Amino acid sequence: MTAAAPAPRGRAASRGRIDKRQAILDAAFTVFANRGYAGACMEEIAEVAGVAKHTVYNHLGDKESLFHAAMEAAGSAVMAENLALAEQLTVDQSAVASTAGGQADPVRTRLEDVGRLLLHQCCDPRSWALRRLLHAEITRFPDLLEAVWGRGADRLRQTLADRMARLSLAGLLRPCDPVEAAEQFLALLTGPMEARSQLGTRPVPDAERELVAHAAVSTFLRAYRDAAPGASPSPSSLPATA
Amino acid sequence: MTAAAPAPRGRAASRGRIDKRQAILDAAFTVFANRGYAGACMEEIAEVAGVAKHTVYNHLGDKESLFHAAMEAAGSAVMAENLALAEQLTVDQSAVASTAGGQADPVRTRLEDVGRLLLHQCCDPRSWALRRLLHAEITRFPDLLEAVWGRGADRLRQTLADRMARLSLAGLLRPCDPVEAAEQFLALLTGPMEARSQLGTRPVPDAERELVAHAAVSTFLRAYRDAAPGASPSPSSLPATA
DNA sequence: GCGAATTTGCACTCGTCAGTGCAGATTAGA
DNA sequence: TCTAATCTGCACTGACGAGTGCAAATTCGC
Repeated sequence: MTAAAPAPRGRAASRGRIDKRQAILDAAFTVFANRGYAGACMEEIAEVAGVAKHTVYNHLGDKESLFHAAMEAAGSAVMAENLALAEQLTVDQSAVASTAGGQADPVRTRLEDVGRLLLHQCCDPRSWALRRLLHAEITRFPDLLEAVWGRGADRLRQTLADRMARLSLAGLLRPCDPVEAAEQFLALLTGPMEARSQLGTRPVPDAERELVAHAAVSTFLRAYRDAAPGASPSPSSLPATA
Repeated sequence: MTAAAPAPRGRAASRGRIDKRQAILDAAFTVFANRGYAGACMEEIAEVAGVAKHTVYNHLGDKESLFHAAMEAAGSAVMAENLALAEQLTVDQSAVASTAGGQADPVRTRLEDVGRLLLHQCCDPRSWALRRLLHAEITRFPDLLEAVWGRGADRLRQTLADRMARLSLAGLLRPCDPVEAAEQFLALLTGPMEARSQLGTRPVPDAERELVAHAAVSTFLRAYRDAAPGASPSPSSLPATA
């Protein structure tokens, strides 16, 4: 994951000690998440990692480097999971054809599956901690954006846009800007979670996430598939209920 | 705004000195936003406020109280602006009737206006700083949620839901859950801004906000007005373009 | 087991910062 | 003008934490 450690010194150092480096990175992320950058102290990080303070300095230099490395590692981990999910968003043509006249709806099902899974990861305490730290320190460490997001949320958006383009081209969605579709799909999914989870401080029950995913997909499909292509902007075309 | 100061001591104190209190709160918010809670120092706050360190302690007690007060003040200010905006979301019936068969679309226009303005505020540096600080310190100061959000984003959502209910009842939107509609409208608007403004560190040009607002309203209306009410989940009802 | 690198515990320096105390300047109100 | 409150500048304490140095213990590769 964290692409080959910079090999602290001479030839040795890439021994069975790599797990110690990882333990330090994990501990660092935990402590930074709990206390914030300025509030975290190196001693506690060492303690949580089960390691002497000196060892932390030996492996990862000063506090700032440690922070950077810990954030990058956490970001890479989250990114890998998310990306794997987004790539699942494919609807094989056979499934579409075989249910052409039936009641099944493979596109909807697939979107809901992916949405559900994305929300699950997005609500993971680790994800929230990462997001919070990013928000917290972004003004003091602008490089974090590239290091954490450039390898995470950004590529997720791209991958998702690719899938949208495929769906649109296959006629499963109306013709649209796939980037915009991906952006709005993600917005519909994750937007509501911020308030519902109270910035990640409240655990959101599975059922509630399910609900949000369902609502997001419904709205998305209404807009990107079911809507009349040239829907008249005039209110005279309303169903005029009640 | 910040409901009558607690009147530090005896009878006096509510003199022309209230502006000094406000200056301290403003300075505190600025410094906290720049340095984070742990990284901010009282001396700098006093300096920015143009006041002696002692005066800060006299007016607002210790660092924690000051932080709480500054966040609450900033939250109230942002809330007032947002709420005033959401309440603008009304479409008077005469406008609807007079353009019944024409090309104007009062609902879309109104939604876009409100969306544009909401985005404008949402991208304000002050708003971003507040959000960032909230994310940053929420685990250490859980009360902030109630103090800042309970009086802000939460009421915005409520107000917006009220407007949605009106629109739906008036037949200008399809029958729907107004709370969900408000939630998704906000998500479509503000969701994309997080990435586009890079967590508030990049100033988003007016034109880009305009674009996002337009796209959000288009998708929202497609889903909440133009979509066929009982849109079949079967892919056989597709327009099958291209 | 041997030697080299690593790890550990401890003590130490240095800087920062919250919060307080005090004496003198300033200001508001009567 | 007089009085009482407030504001200011300055010095000070006490706590905390980053980063370093060193000698002894440990561990790894061979």
